[in-house]
Amino acid sequence: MKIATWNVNSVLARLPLVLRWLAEARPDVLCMQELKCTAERFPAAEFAELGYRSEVFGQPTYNGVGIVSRSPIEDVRRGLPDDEEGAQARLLAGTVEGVRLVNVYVPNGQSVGTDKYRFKLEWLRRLRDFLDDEYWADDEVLLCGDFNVAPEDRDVHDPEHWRGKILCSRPERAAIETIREWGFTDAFRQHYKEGGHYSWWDYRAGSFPRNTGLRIDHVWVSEPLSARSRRSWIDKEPRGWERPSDHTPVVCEFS
DNA sequence: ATGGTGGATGGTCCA
Repeated sequence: MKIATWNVNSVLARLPLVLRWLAEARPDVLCMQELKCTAERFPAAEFAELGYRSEVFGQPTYNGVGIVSRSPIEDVRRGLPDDEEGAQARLLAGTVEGVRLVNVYVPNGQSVGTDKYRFKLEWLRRLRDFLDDEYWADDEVLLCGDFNVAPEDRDVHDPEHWRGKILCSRPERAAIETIREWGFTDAFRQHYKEGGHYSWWDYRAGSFPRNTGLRIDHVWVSEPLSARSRRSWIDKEPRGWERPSDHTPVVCEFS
């Protein structure tokens, strides 16, 4: 079973690239973030043509998360249980072949000390509560998505430049570590120990050709799934295609 | 120094 996560930065603007990547990579499941469209406008028919059914938690203009899968997606849940009416669409959970998928678009946080930053930390706290209340770490649980946090210095091209900044600050790393302590293993880090592997490169300042990126997109797995994890990698290719997302897919294969 | 680029939108907001 091959599962991928990709912040597509508008599924409508990125549709040709996403379909091309699906046709080439053929994952069983793709979790997407930043759809930037409503469920009504989601191009489900185009995914269906490639053999993928879809579930969407949409929102106009911002956010939005979706799962496309070749097998049925069961027990779908949209949002955190304590979300208020009209809350930002940032979490979509579903079960595929017995694996509980939790697809998240963690708030970016804008910059340290802002209201958006506090919202990010609070959102991560609520995510941990949700995991505690609804799931067991000895089940097959997979948390993936755009975490908007580079967990360690080896996930950052220039740790001194990024020290204390958004995506790398100590409170963000502590919050994400609290999520990990629920019972997750970073599937990518099971297979790669060294730095220099990134999943996001800013559109500005030629970040991609210079490889000045961050590893902020993750696939985290509970112990039973970790035992089945055979390979994991970041597919940099779509970041180099015409009109790319600023993120690229992270993939994990299970036996 | 508060840029630089890109998406949705139709003013700016968000990343």
